[in-house]
Amino acid sequence: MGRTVDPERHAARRRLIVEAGLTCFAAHGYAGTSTAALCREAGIGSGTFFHYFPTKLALLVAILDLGAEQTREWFAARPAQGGPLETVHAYVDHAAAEFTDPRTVGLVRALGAVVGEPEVDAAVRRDSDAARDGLRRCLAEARRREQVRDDLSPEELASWVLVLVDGFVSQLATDPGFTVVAQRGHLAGAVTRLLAR
Amino acid sequence: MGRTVDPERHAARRRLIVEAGLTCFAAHGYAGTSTAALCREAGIGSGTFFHYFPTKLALLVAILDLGAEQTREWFAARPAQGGPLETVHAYVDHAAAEFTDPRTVGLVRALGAVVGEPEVDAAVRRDSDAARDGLRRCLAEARRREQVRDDLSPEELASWVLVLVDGFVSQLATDPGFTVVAQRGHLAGAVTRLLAR
Amino acid sequence: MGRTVDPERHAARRRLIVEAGLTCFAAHGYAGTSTAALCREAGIGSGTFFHYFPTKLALLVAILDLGAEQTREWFAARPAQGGPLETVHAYVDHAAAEFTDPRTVGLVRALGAVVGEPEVDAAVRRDSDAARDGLRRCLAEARRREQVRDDLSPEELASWVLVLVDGFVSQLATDPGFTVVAQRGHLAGAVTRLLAR
Amino acid sequence: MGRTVDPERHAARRRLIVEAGLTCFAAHGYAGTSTAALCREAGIGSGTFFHYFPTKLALLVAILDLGAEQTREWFAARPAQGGPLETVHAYVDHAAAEFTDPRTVGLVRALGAVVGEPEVDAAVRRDSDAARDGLRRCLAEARRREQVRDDLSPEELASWVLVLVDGFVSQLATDPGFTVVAQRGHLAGAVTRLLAR
DNA sequence: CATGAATGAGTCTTCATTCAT
DNA sequence: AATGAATGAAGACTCATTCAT
Repeated sequence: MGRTVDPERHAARRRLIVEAGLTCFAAHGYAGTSTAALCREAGIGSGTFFHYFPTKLALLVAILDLGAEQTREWFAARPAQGGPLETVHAYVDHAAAEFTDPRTVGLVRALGAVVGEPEVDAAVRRDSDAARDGLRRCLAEARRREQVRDDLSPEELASWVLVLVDGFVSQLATDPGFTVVAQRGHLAGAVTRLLAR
Repeated sequence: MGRTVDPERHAARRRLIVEAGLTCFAAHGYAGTSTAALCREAGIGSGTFFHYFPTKLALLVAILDLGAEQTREWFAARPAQGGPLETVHAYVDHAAAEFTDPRTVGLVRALGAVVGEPEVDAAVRRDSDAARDGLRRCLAEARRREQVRDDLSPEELASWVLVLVDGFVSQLATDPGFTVVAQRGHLAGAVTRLLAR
Repeated sequence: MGRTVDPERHAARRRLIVEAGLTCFAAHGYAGTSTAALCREAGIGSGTFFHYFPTKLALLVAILDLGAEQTREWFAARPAQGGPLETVHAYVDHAAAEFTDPRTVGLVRALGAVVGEPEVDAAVRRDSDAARDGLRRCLAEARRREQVRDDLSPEELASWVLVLVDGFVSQLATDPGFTVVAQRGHLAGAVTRLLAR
Repeated sequence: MGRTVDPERHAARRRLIVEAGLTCFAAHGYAGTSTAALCREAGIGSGTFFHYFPTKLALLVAILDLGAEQTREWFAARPAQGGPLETVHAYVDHAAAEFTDPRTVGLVRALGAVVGEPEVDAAVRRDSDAARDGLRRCLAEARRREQVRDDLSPEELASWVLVLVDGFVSQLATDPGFTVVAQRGHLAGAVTRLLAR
């Protein structure tokens, strides 16, 4: 009889917490963020938090999974008729654009705090797999069209594109003279040089 | 009752602790390593630890500073007559070789746990500065010799070399199909492509 | 919009919850049973639970009071013409039979978790008083008929019968070699020896 | 060099905590006793508590094991030349005497709160086994001397003696009119009646 | 009447650090 | 110098209970 479950409200609240988690983890790291701080940021009681996530760790996993899903969606939304190399470049630029949000950079660093947690390791894997999968598919097609070098497999090329993307974030985090706006353009060039036949 | 303040003994003991710290931090992260575990690994009492380092954080800083110093020494030991580009490649290969020690990769991840700590941020800065400085000097000379592209400043080129190096570690940490032995050779090629005029 | 306050439905629901409480408390103890688990077992929402009982403790009290009432009813239903000693033996056997239900034994243990709660202490008192009262009456009559020893008052004799009954449960709970089926018969003998003149 | 470990001091401190645990658990039950209350009673910091016991549960186990050990010691200290039946009676009286300390009664009840915890179940088992073992040995000898009934095995007789002892505590806890001083003497009589040929 | 989302006080436990020996 | 016992602040998480729907 009582129909108290509003799925929309539930989802909205959940998103609210995920958002707060992203903010806090990015700013102070995973270990540096107490559940109390998390709740303060989200404007909820501590009990409520654990109503939505069984564990502080589970929130981190949810954040990562959200990222993985968004990556998959991004690739899925790409028009099939576009050239594969264009998609690769578009993805790299899309990723660079995300790094404009300092939270993205912060989150990457925050992950270090939870090395070894199998649940997180798996989520990180899913995350990077999503990108590598999308890239691999494009690069396989590009190779068929002889648009990229063929001394490396599509899988390896995808990994190397990610080397650039990940290294890019890393520099953003450690080198104050290295900024997104100044270097974003060179990232495209670096990818071109890396893939050229 | 002669005081036996043996400076050598002191330094040796300190190194012992640094070594233990490197091992533990790499394996379980910074937050995941208790001082108790640290002392167990080093075979000392907890009181002794705080004789050598005022803080757990101070040990991490010491480890980072040791790395920075070794990087500076590495560049200093390079014969001046060698070609500058050779030095760049040698450094990159040297770095890749260090990644063979899983502790190096682990330590990089461990740093995420202490984002925001000014002391650590500064140490990380010193660390990456040491490498960037060494590389910048080489690349400035190489540019003078017109061996590298000139649309980027030596400082920027150095950063981009580090993009590759850091991205390389990152992939090692997340992509199980990406191994040092298999990809180390391609790293050299990637640097060449990146720097080519 | 007719109000459908069906008292039968209400009573049935209440019994359902009492039943669930008996099961849960016996299995996991009082403290070990969360209201959530209670509701799951009863198949109701948490809000509903507090419609029927103001407190988790109130449920325990209700369970105990139910037991006390059943004991009183048991004695009341005994035909007056039966010999008093027979009634004592019948009660003891009746109690032993109840111990066949592991929940009875479990509930006894569960009570320990709430030592000191005045409400529960009172309920436990009511419970044991019900049995002692019934027994005392029989034993007073039996004494009048000179069927039992007279160096102890009927009140004391009743208590001693309960010593046997309670000790019997206690052994069932701790001694794996002591089972209801094997020892139930000896319980009758023990009572006889205890009461004999 | 540093010899900071004073085993006596350690043992004394441990006993202090065990003592505090006995007091608190008996008064408010296991679940009703917070570690904070425990530390307050013992006059130590919370950290110190966990220096001596890894867990609140471990303290309970330690208390039980102490009881089991004392029981074993009690039987071991009995002169072999004494008659076995005398030992049985002496034990029963010894147990009754212990019930003079209200903490003993309280502790028994407190155990109910931890039903199902394997560690505690095992400790309770060890505790009751210690008594049953001691009694069984005496009763076996008594039976050989034809001083007790032979329709029950020594093992069973031991269990039945414990029925009386445990039931005795139970009454003390629930029946306000049933006191140690008044009934202790009758306990001996009950045992005699129970065991008589 | 029935529901379950929301709450926050309270729990056990960890751990960096101090200090007497 | 070296030790490890002692500390208590801080953390993650649980759960009985309330209340708007």
